[in-house]
Amino acid sequence: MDNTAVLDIAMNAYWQADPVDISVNKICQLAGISKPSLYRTFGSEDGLKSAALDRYAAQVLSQISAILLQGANLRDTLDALIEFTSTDPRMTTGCLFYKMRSGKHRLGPKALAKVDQIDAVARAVYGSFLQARRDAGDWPGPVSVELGAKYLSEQIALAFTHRASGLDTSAVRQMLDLSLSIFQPVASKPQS
Amino acid sequence: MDNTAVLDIAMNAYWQADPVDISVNKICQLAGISKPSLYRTFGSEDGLKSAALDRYAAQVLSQISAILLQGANLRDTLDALIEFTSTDPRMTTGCLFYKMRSGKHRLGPKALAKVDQIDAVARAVYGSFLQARRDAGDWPGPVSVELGAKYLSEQIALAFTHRASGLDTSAVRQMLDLSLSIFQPVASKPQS
DNA sequence: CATATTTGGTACTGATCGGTAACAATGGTC
DNA sequence: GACCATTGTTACCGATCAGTACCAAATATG
Repeated sequence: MDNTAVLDIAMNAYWQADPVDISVNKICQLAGISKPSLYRTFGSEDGLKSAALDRYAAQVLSQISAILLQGANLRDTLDALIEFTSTDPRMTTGCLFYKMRSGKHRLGPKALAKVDQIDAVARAVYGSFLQARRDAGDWPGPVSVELGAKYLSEQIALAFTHRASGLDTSAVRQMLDLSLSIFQPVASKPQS
Repeated sequence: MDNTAVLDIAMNAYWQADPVDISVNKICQLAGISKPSLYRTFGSEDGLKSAALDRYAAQVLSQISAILLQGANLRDTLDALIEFTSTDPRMTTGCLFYKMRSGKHRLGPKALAKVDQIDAVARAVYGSFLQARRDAGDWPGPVSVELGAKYLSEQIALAFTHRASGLDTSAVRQMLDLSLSIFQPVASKPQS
């Protein structure tokens, strides 16, 4: 059994359910390997969670970065972000990063450091996106770039939480349209 | 040991930490009673959680209802709600109801029913508040009362989650000011 | 071929979980 | 005093947890 295959199975288990409900025993059973084998590869549950989170970030969060970096203007980019967040079929069980972050106190030092690292990267990505839009005169408002970045990040997190809780796609989209409408001074378009 | 005293201890334990991290053993230890004693009173962990949630709703969520019912106009009421949510010292560890709701899948049938019941009541309270404001011509926008109620409810939940995670009061207030600014149509229009 | 190292497994440790059987003390009722 | 229901206790149950000691096959290296 390949290490990355085991890691994928662990990542998906943590992702589909809740990390707090997935035990090391369960992952071994899912991956069809023994416990000492897993411990030899990842060292501890903390190491496994950290590695799964790392793989997740490389595989999923980079998509969000791509969306933010390629948009032509503020509105189109936000629309693409809303589209991805509310409808992407891979995210029907929410976002593993936000699941881990919401249960921070249960993580070991490695997974905790990984969460903080990803959090900082995400904040930086949102921040530089908003800064670029402000520099381009695309987002005038009185709101600071820092506050906007945190707000945007947390609204996306909320939307993923809603998706994980089973809220239907259109409701998630409506709520995101509302919450992100603060970025556009003009009225929002009705939902399609 | 009085039953309500035990219930208060359990409620505060669930409230201060996370319900998923508080075991029946821990509550017995905190309350200074034995396990069979607790089980005779509450039947099961499910019954205890349900009772604790019930007590919490009567004790805390009624405050939110009061804030919503006594406001003179939309803006003043929302400001009072933001003030309470972001600064009330009792809510520094978040809202027990939302903590329970976010771990729904771990609850037994009684606590689950209680969560759903409180959720419905909360939605109704937010809904009738917004409906009254719409009838009074205080909130014209194109947003439906139902969507507004859900949005409002979830933004408050997010704010409580942020408080529980240790985010400072002023940051929570700034985010709430932003997210609830969608309710005031008199917003500035810098540019179209 | 012989040796050493890695890779796999079985089967355990001690701890904690929710829940309960069995017993002791208490207190009201006649 | 005799009786009985309630309240509290200690000490256990089986299950599950994260983590590990130990063995067995395989594979690489000389």
